[in-house]
Amino acid sequence: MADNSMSDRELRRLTRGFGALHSVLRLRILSALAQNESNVRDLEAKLRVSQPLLSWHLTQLRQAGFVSAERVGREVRYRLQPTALRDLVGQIENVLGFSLADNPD
Amino acid sequence: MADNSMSDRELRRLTRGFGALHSVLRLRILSALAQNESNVRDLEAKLRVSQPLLSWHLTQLRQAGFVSAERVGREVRYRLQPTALRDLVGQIENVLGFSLADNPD
DNA sequence: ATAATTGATAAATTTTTATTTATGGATTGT
DNA sequence: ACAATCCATAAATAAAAATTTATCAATTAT
Repeated sequence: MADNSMSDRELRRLTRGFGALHSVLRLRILSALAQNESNVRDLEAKLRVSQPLLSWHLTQLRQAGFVSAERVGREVRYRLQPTALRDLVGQIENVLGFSLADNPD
Repeated sequence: MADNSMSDRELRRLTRGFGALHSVLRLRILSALAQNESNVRDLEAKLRVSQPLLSWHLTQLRQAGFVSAERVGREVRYRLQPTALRDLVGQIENVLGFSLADNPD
């Protein structure tokens, strides 16, 4: 029997992950970045929201690990980090104590 | 190429799902329910939080579809709905446009 | 050096979500 | 019917997150 107990700190971290996905705009950002990495202006044009708002949400996503930011010249390229999303699924499975892939019901 | 565009309404629904997991207490509840279905008093004793607070969070979880509630006599049995969690993973994959299971990187 | 571009941050405000406390509704046991 | 148990809901408050507006920092181009 696997140990499925998680510390408060681990749970907090996990909730931050889910919290980062608790936003239509952030899901849109992830969707856009899933198609191609972009800088903030690209996203601004594509998603029609203000630049500071985008920066704010990008910061949230970055802190949760779902995107990475790399400075290239004067722009900052944002890139999706699928591994963080996979990890999130793995961690919720830990909380539950079973794999979501199994038990088709 | 699969259609990975989602309506605003679908995205909203998805964010509500993630929002429901954006709480340490709610993850604890899910963890408890993953072990065995329970009524509110069971959870109250196990998680050491007030009954109204539990009811509130259970309502959130129920609205997100992660738990079901069935009245049995004077108690209400709460049960985990793993399918809803699986669906959530499926939907985020839809947003991204690829499967998290594939692409180990 | 100056101007233009790109993006972050700060402050103020609004909106959403969580928590407490109090109360009421439903069901069972006597 | 009455008391006890189990749970939801409502109202008030507190806390957290999102949004806007304004400003500043870093990089590049002239």
